[in-house]
Amino acid sequence: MPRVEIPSPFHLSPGQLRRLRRRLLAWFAANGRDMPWRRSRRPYPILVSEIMLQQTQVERVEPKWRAFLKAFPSLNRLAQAPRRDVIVLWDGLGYNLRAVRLHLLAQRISRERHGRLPRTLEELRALPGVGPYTASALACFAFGVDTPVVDTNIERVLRRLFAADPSDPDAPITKRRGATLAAALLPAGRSRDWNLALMDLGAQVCAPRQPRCGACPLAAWCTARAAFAAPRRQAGSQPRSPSTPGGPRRLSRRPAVRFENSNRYYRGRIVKLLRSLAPHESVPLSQLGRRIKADFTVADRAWLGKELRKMAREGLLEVRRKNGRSHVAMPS
DNA sequence: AACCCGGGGCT
DNA sequence: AGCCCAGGGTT
Repeated sequence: MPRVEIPSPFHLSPGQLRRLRRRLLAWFAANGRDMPWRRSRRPYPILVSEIMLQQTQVERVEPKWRAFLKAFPSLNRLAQAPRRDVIVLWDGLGYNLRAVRLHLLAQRISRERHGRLPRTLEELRALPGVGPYTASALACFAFGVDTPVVDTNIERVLRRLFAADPSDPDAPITKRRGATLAAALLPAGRSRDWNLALMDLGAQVCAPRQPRCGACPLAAWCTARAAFAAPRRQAGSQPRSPSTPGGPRRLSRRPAVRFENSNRYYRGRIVKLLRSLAPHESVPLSQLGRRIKADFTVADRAWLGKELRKMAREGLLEVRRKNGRSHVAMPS
């Protein structure tokens, strides 16, 4: 019976591919990281972990994840909670919009689906705060769907393993290329362990800076290994020209002023201030500026107003009238 | 594709 | 003082 051969995106023979999979899964069984959300089989705790893990390190998420689930034990309970409480529990995680979107997601799923998350990629992808990565991660880790998952760790592993130019193992690859490689490697029926294994390999062995190729179970198949074994000097890592100890250095060494003039910094300050308020308290707009910016002047009013409107639109805060004056508060 | 969005830890 | 991190949304 004739079969259509799907062209392999890489150089491995079927036998090599089989051995590669077996080696990594064995490595994972012995070296995989133990994280609390990996012990759960409930979609909701896994959802919370995936949202928290967006651009936030594992170690920092762990305690926050526990506290969040203690406060909001189920998706329906999260949906019922005041927005304010959700933002308060998000303290220390950053990217506060994630908290808002998770709350919106919970409210939608609670109202429209009786608190049951969908399990297809398309439906998951349509939820607020769920992009391509999180949709596939949820499908795989929460529902056992055979789908590739490509985060930054896995992309790095794939990039190096199948580098087109062995002398440039960290040359960027396209999303499409990453998805193609990940799909071709995926062992049907073991997607969960496989994707977690690739992640852990990227985090613990195939590290961004100094990959430990000597400890890598995939080194035998890896295109990048030679390049890392004989490290050539990177473009940006040349030792800086020696500074003569009296030569024209800096004019004055500033006390490392974190020039966080960015909107980002002040948005964080605003949310932090609102978190510190009692549940029904609010801050007069007339005071807000100088409470988040030491050198706030009238010239900053337009800027602040614009940021506040944006944040109100995003659901991070509310601007209300109180005694005829504008006050800023947590969303109700 | 580029930009915005926090915060902490690492080198 | 940059770089990095289980990305998503907007333009």
